Amino acid sequence: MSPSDRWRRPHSYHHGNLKEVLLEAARKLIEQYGPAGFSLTEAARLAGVSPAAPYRHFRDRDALLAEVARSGFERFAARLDKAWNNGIPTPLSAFEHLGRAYLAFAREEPASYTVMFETGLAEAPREPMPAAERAFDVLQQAATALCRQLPESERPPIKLMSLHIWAISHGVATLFAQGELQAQKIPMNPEEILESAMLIYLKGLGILTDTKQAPSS
Amino acid sequence: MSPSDRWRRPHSYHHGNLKEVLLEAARKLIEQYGPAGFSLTEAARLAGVSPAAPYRHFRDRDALLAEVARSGFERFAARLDKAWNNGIPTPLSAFEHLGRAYLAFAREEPASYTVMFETGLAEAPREPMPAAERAFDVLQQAATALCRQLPESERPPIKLMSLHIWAISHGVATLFAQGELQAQKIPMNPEEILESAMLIYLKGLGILTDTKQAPSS
DNA sequence: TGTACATCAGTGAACGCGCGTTCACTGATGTAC
DNA sequence: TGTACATCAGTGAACGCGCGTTCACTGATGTAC
Repeated sequence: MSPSDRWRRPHSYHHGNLKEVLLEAARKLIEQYGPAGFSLTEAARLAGVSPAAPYRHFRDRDALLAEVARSGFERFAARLDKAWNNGIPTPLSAFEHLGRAYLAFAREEPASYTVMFETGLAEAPREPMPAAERAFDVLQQAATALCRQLPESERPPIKLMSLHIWAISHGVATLFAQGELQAQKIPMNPEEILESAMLIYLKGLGILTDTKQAPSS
Repeated sequence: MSPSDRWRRPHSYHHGNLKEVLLEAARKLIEQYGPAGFSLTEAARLAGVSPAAPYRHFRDRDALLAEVARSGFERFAARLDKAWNNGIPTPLSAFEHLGRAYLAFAREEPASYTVMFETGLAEAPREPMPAAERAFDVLQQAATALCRQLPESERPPIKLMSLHIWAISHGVATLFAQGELQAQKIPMNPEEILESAMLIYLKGLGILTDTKQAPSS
């Protein structure tokens, strides 16, 4: 059986893609009850299989959680990369897309995002997670491109600037985009908050000069 | 028995301040194993009492967790307020203190901080938490004071600016200050990252004009 | 195309465990007189 | 100051439950010839 055959038959009698279904069930449970409330048994129940079935695909509970994080970073990196699109048409507009993609991921996959960034969920020494580095690389590319117009002497350390961008995005995502409740008392949406913060930040670096922000629907 | 008598006798035969000891035990366990790994039974064990004892002080497990959050916000607000110190001697230096206090709290009380800001830990509709609003008020006061030197037409909406400050602080705190592991690969400490981001942000608002940052070790 | 066999991915029953919570209890502390 | 009583803050045993995990098993799928 070639790998491509497997994907063409998602509902074979042996379930076929139980692994993916279990990951989705786990995400749904974590979204609903938090990482604490997630249990292998219930994920199996949700997937319609016996409690022993998950062990054909994951060593144990922690391994499933780790795979939620790993595959989450995979999609996260792909999504950021696609949004950034090599800075086309302009670094600034691409940067805006990047920010929106960041928030969209956190909102659409809150469970993945939580497991990806929450400390101390999997206590074992996690593996390197190359997709996590790829995601950060996209931010670093964006920072580099945004700085290119600056005279070299005025450019900030790229790594530091990337950490700033990451921190601001992460802060907005976790405070305003993940939980549904938070948004009640705040009269702006996360995208507006992130974009305005970024515009001020870029202005501080001398990358933007005009005060006006073009409304971009 | 007057309240002040109670505090003068912390080790009475009836334990006296078991409630506080349980909260401390809970914080220690959450710090070590995450909010998922926390159990009432083990907190009681750590405090040296029977598993039934906590129920004299907390309705149930969730109530204890909620109290960790509530009392955390209490100390958080007090600490931010003290660091801000009404903007004395200057708004800018006070603002730097404020940022450091924010990070210090997240580092010294990672368990409190997590429970305070993590969504979906206590699923019940939480109470208003006035101390949380007091903490945010300090940020808002700081934003207001920092903007006072600007001509009114150039001032940003204070609420929005406060949300920016909060998001940046929260992002740096959760990404770089809470977990011990994260710090390995990053050659700067959280304070440097937060301070440099804030300086650029304030420059973008026109509050700061010089590029140099005075080293304030 | 057909048969024999290996492998894969599931079942279902069972286990031991720690948890949250309850209960009747007890002994120390505080209070009224 | 002394006694009687109420209350407070613990004990310890017990419960039912769901969890993670293991095990021998089974039936469907894939492969060799």
